Parts: sequence; C-alpha cells; structure tokens
Amino acid sequence: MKNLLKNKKIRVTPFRIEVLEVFKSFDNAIDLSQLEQKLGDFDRITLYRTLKTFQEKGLIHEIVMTGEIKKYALCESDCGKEDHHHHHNHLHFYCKGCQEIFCIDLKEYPQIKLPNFQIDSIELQADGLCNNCK
Amino acid sequence: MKNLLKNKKIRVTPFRIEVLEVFKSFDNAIDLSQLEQKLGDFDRITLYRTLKTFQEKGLIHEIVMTGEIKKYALCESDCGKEDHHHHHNHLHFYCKGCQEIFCIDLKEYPQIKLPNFQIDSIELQADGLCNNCK
DNA sequence: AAAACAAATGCAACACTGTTGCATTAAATT
DNA sequence: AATTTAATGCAACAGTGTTGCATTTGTTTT
Repeated sequence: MKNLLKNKKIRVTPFRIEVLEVFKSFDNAIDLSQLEQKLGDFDRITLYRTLKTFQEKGLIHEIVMTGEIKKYALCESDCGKEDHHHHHNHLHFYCKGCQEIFCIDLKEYPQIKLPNFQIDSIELQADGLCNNCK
Repeated sequence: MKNLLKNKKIRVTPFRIEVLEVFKSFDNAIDLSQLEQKLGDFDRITLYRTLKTFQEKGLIHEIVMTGEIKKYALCESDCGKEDHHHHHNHLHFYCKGCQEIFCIDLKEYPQIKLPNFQIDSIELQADGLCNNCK
C-alpha cells in the first residue's frame, strides 16, 4: 500500500493509506458517498484534496457519465505518465441495472481520424446491462 | 423558433424562446455562465428547469467532459425519439486551446461488442486541438 | 537524532449548482 | 370566456468544489 503511494510520488500518510484501502476493497468504480461511508472519521476537505492529489499523480481517475454520475477508480499500473491526460485504453461501462461502472480494457481501440482536428486522446463510454443484471 | 418548441412538445413561453435563441446564436456547445450572460434578466431556478425540460424533450443534450467541464448543445433534428437516451451518432470534441466543445457527426461509428455486457448506447469523447488552435 | 524544510491536515468560510415546495401567473383546451 | 394544466418566481436547503490559514506531520539535511 505504502509502496503504491511512493511509486506515484505521493507522500505517505495514514489517511491516504486508508483511502487507498477503500479503493482496493471495491471491484469497480466508487462514488463519493461510498467512499465516505467506508471511511471512519474524516475531514471532507482533506478527502477532497486527497482525491485531487491521487488524480494528479495518476493513482486514480475520475469517471463522469452524463446524468450527474461521477465516480472514481484506481488506474492501471501503467497509467499516468507525467501528464494527467494519460490515455487509458479502456472503456467505461455504466450498468443501468446495478449502477456500477466497469472499467473494461479493449484490445482493439477504435482509431478515429477527423480532418479538421488534432486528436490527442479519445474516451469511450457505454451503458446498458452487465452480466448480472441482464 | 416557436415551431421548434412545438415540434418537441414543449410549451411555448417567452423565456423558453429567449433561451432557445441564445442556443441558436452559438455555433458550439455552451456552458451555464455563457447562457446566463446572454440572458438579460432571468430566474436561476426557471433556467434550471428550462434546461431540464429541453433535455427531457430532446431539444438539447448535456455534454460532460472529465475535469468538471459541462456544456449544453442543441440536438440534431432527428434526435430524441421518445426516450432520453437517444443515441447521437456523433462525437464530442473538446479543444484544449479555445475550450470549445464541437459536436461532430461520424459516418462510421465504431461498433464495439463486449462478451459480458449488453451495450445500449456508446458515447465518444475526444480532446486535442481544433483547426483554429493548432 | 535533531533541526530545518516542505507538505498535509483540520477548520472556517464561501461559491456554485442542483433540487424541492408552494403560491402565483400564464398558456393551452374546451 | 371559462377551465384545466403547466410554467414561473421566490424561499430554502443540500452537495460538492474551493481557498486561506494556522497547526501538525512527514521528509530531508546537517
């Protein structure tokens, strides 16, 4: 746990370890309230800054689906190289049944070219039903 | 203008026409503050409900990019058939230069199949630089 | 190991956006 | 024109994001 933080050049503190442990205890992306419920006693602002730091250092990423749905998920280990706009080659799938968001790695990521735009990164979002809910 | 509202089964009121005119006066997606600046005198809650209604009736759609960027754009005319999850076959492009969001129609929309998921709709987001900014 | 430095925490405070209830007003229908 | 139905304007509140600042803690240097 500590090494995970150190590898990302994030200062190790008890609270940050705690937050990281919550992330580890979930399979899929989690939202603020899930995180807050799992944390025993915490300061809202510190949590806010912790999440911000984790994002900036490429430990987690934010997933925003249309319709006010916002969650956070751990990044893959090869993720977050210097810049914050690391391109996950995965798709975010929102299940309308269980409301879970799944990060799915794609082998063949669609290559899109637009004549009038220089594309730096592409994100894919999908929704529907997961195996459990269909 | 009035017909546009009527076609979408949205009751015609002066304020709604005004909001629609603001949308028409922009080429690309706009955010709340741009909208508010253009509206002379308005009630915040009424605007909120107006936008909600416009979305529900398929007149506009909301675009949320990662990083707290949220904008609204007019839908294409063939858009919004009964359900709110109409699938625009277009991509949302965020220009890191001018911060504009462009709705771009794609001829060939990537077809993605996932073994364990039933995909109802897919959204594509990209960022980079537009023609003007590169 | 102690001192010095840099960064994280905890708190107050505030801004923005979303959201509901309710009385009033306006639009659509008869 | 009367009736019905929906929109508006206002108060009020919730959630999240955000900054400043004093204090505490982690890290580095001597």
